[in-house]
This record gives sequence, C-alpha cells and structure tokens, in this order.
Amino acid sequence: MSPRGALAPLPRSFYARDTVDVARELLGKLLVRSGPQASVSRIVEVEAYLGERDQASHARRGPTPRAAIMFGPPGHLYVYLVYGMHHCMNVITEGDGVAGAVLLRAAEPLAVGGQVPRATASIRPLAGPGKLCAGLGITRAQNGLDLCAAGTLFVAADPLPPPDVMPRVKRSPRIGVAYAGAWASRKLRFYLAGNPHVSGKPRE
DNA sequence: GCCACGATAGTG
DNA sequence: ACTATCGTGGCG
Repeated sequence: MSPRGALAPLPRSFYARDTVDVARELLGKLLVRSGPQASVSRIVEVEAYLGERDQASHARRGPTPRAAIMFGPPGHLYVYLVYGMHHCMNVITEGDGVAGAVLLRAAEPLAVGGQVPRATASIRPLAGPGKLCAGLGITRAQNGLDLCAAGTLFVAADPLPPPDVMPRVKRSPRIGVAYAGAWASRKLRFYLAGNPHVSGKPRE
C-alpha cells in the first residue's frame, strides 16, 4: 500500500471550532475526490467567513434559505454560485447553531485518477475558487455533502506533510469583499507564501 | 413580482 | 476596464 493509500476524513471535531483556527489549519491538508474524477490536491489558500457580524459573510443577513447551512452542523460542504457562472466551495465550521465557514480558494494538484502525474503542470490549475470547483467537478449538487463521511469528497491530513507548512502561513485581506466596510480590511485570507498555486499576484 | 448586485476570471 | 450570466435577497 502506498503512503497515501489510507487517507481518512478529518473528524467532525476538527471543524467544530473557531473558524479562524480551522482556516489556518486547513492549509496543507489534502482534498480527496474519489469516483470518476478522482484526485488528490493540497489546500494552499483559504478565507475565513465569520458569523452574522461579518459583513462580508453570507450569514450577515441571518439564516436565509441560501445561508442557513452556515448555521448548521460543522463538517458539511456549502456550495454556491457567484456572478451567475462560478461555483465556490466552503466547509462549515463552529458548533451547530453558530454560523461560520471557510472558503477554499486554491489547491495544488498532487494526483489524478489515483496516479501521481509526472508533471503537475499537466493538470488543470486550481487557483481561484471558481477554478477549484471546476477542476474538482464541484457544483451545487454537492451542497450539504458531509465531509466527515468517507464519500466522494473529504479533507484528510497529509501522512507525509512537508516540514515547513505552518511557518509559511501568511495572511491578507479577503478578495472581492470591498463592500463589507470595516470587515473588508480584516486579514482573514490565509495562504502558503510562495506557493505557485495561490491565486492572484501577492503570493508572498 | 421586480431588480440591483455580487466571496470570479478571462480578455482588451 | 469590461463583460459573461443568474441566484439571492431587499423592497414594494
């Protein structure tokens, strides 16, 4: 069995915590997609969306039909459509009844179809939330999916973690939330400095 | 009902 | 800077 042959979903207790802590610790974790579109990729960029007080969060208007899932139990997937054409995927955080989510913005492709590719450049880039969902085949059909079950999508700890992941975590304001007043400048975007798969220009 | 506006990304 | 393209939610 290969070193990555025993990937298991992170337990619900991982998600049932402070959203910022979950966001930081998701960096370096593995996104595992099984089935026809099987792939493994490393999460390199995320954004934390806090509860109702966060004016950039979909939860800011309370548990509306779309955002209600953010108030639900942790460890589930929240997928929505932005600008009428791109999907964005989030993991739900905090305890049941408390809103919180982490937007997955970029991942580094590691393997496709169970095979480690010769060059990661041969794989579609996964930089940016829309591209990430497109690359993994995530649509609203996956909204509400339980990431803590061993299904077609889950997050796993890397059994062979690079030694320098956590020291490389940097933070910045979130992308595309200029309307959010004081919340627009809060440094709630986290990424691995220097990783070429991080979206946008300021990778350092 | 109706309508303004995005947690985007590619092109000019 | 401009645009494709549509669900969400605010408002009446």
